[in-house]
Amino acid sequence: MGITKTDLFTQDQNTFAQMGKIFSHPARIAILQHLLDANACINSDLVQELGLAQATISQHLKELKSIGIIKGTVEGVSMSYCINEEKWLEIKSTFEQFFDQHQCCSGDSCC
Amino acid sequence: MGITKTDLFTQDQNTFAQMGKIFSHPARIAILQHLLDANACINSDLVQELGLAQATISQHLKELKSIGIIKGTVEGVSMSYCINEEKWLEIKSTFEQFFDQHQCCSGDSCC
DNA sequence: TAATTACATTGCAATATTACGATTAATATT
DNA sequence: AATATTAATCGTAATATTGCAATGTAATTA
Repeated sequence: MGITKTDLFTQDQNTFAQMGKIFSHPARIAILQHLLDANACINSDLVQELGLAQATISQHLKELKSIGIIKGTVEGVSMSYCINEEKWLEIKSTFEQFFDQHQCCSGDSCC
Repeated sequence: MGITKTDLFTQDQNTFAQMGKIFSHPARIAILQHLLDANACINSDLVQELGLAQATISQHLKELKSIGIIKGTVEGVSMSYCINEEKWLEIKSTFEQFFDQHQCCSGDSCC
């Protein structure tokens, strides 16, 4: 149905899925990498960088902001974007915890 | 359009997005966690565990298999699923590298 | 062989996502 | 004030995803 039955899953699972969505589209990854490369707040020239329309970029930025992984501040007539340190670390930590759930089974593969 | 303009992005970005998609739905997360908890190959009682229909689970399993994060082997009349160690570590490593791109800017937040 | 069990596949319906042109709102410049 | 610039939002189209009932398939058992 294209709808997710969130009620079937735990709060943690749904929250993690929200975070996962960040990384499920190359445009959002490209945006984040651009912000990382600059290692500063960028006055949004993202439309030039990626080949997408302004409206499309704006939409991806909105999603990233709504999850909190980036922040945007008004800079006169333009916008300034950067990584939200706190949230970044929270998301990083969530993924780390997930990946660490797997104990390497020391070679005894069962299938 | 619901279509991703993959040609605008690098191979790495598209690959990473594919991996991100794994974690963008709570059902897939729940499936992976179930396999992790068992720490073994599980004879798919996933349909009982999650409240989703058999066909739906099967579809999620197919996606996870196609990316390679899980393996499935025929076990008589039933199936045995488990984590694909190698791919798991590859994905883990890819995410780690991504997260480590961010140097903590020691408090001088710019926005 | 017939019935059963365990999944995979198919075919559909509903919702979500991606993308963009056009418009709007808000500030800056002249 | 009039105009330009920047980016958010709206409306729309196209494609993707999620979900399930029904069906198909292959191995198991009676």
